[in-house]
Amino acid sequence: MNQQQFSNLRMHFEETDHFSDEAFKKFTSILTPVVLKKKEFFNMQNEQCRYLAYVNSGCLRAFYTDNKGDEFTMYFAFQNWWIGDKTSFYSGTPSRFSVQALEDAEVFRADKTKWEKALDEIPEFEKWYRVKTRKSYEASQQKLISSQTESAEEKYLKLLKNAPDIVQRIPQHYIASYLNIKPQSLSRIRKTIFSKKH
Amino acid sequence: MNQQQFSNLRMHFEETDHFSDEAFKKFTSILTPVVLKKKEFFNMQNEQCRYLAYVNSGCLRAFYTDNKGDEFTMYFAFQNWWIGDKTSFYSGTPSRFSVQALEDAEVFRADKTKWEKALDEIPEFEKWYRVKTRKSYEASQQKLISSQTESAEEKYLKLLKNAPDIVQRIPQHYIASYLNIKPQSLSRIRKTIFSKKH
DNA sequence: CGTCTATTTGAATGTACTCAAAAGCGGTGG
DNA sequence: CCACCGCTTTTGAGTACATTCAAATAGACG
Repeated sequence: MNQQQFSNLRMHFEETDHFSDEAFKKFTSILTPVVLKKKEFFNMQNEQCRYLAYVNSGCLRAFYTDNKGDEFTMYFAFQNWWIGDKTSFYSGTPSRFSVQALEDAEVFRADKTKWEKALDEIPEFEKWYRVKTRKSYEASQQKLISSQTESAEEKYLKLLKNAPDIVQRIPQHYIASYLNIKPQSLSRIRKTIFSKKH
Repeated sequence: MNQQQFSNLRMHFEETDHFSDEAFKKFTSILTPVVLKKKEFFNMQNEQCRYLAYVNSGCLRAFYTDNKGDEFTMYFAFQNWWIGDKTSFYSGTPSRFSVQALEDAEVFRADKTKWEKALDEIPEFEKWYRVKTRKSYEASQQKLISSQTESAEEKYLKLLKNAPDIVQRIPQHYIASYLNIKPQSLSRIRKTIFSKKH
C-alpha cells in the first residue's frame, strides 16, 4: 500500500512520541481508506459502532439526537481527529451518537479485531493510545465545565476566537447545535455581538 | 500496616479483575490514610493537585468555581470513588476544581511518584487503571450528553430515581449546584413535582 | 435560646424557546 | 444566463424556564 497517503497520520502520531518505520507500517496495514460524501454517515446512533477512524481530510460531526428529535453536536472532527463511539466499539452497546460527513471526507478506518491486535502488538501504538485516552478524558471534563458555566454568547465568542476556521467552514445551524441552542437564537446572538462592535 | 482497613478497596479492585495478595499489599503500601473533617478541602482549585485518593468512607464533592463565584458541582464521591484532578496531578497544571468533604471522611491518598511507580510495577494495578480511565471517559461523555439534553426537572427526577441516597444525604443547595441551577430554582422544581403527585 | 445557614416564596427580569413568516443564498435545469 | 427550488438565516411576537434581588420561614448546632 502506498505509504505516502499516511503522511498526516504519521505526523499526528509523532506529535505524541516517536514511531519506528516498522511500527508505523504495521499500524497502517490495519487501516482501510474510506471516502465519505457530504452528508454521508460514518455510523448511526443506536447501532453498534463497528469502526474507529482517523480523519485524513474533510470534516465530520458527532451528534446525539434526543427523543424530541433535537440534535446536539458533541464535536466537529477535522484532519487528525479520531471518530467513532469507543464505548460502543469496545462493548458492543448501541452507539450514543451518529457521525456524519459535513464535507466530502477521507477517513482511515479499523475494525475492532485489528485495532485490538494492534494495541497488543505495537507498543508505540499502545502508548499513543494510552496518552490519547487520558487526553480525551481531560478534554471531555473541560468541555463539561465550559458547557455548564459559560453562556451561549461566551461560548460563541470563544469559538470565534479559538477556532475561526470552524465558524467559517461550517453552516451556522450546526454551530448552534454545538452550542446547544436553536439556530434562531444563534442568529440573534450574532446580531447583538455585531451591533456591540459598532 | 493493618490490611483490614483496605477491605473495601480490595473489593473495589476485584470488581474489575483479580489482584494477587502481593500485588494488593504492594499497592496499599503506597497509600496514606487521611481523615477529613466536614467542609475540609482535599484540594483547591487553581493549586496543583498533588494527590489522588480513594474514598473509604464519608462523602465529598468536586466543584468548579467560575469567575462570578458561582459553583458547579461536577460529581459527588462516596465510598469506592476516586478523587483529584488527574490532569493537574499528571501535568502539574492548576487544578480545575476543588474537592471538599461534605461529611467527615476517610480517604487513602497517594502522591505522584508512588502512583507512577505502582503503575510501572504492579501489572494488576496498571490494568485496573487502564479500564478505569476508559470508563471515566465514557461516563464523562455520557454526562455531557445528559447535561445538554435534559431539563433541570428531568435531571432531578433521574437523580431521585437512580440515587435516592444522594438526595437524602446531601443538602439541597449542593444538589442544585450539581444540576447547574440556583437553590431557589430547585426549590420551585420540587414544589411542582410534589404538587403533581397529589 | 440564639445564631447561623438552608430553604421557601414573591416579584421583576433575562435568556432562550416555539411558532410563523420573510429574506438570503446556492445549485440546477431550462 | 436567469428563474426557480430547497435550504439556511433572519426577524417578529408571544411563552417558558431559570435568574436576580429581597424577604420570610425553617432547621441545625453550639
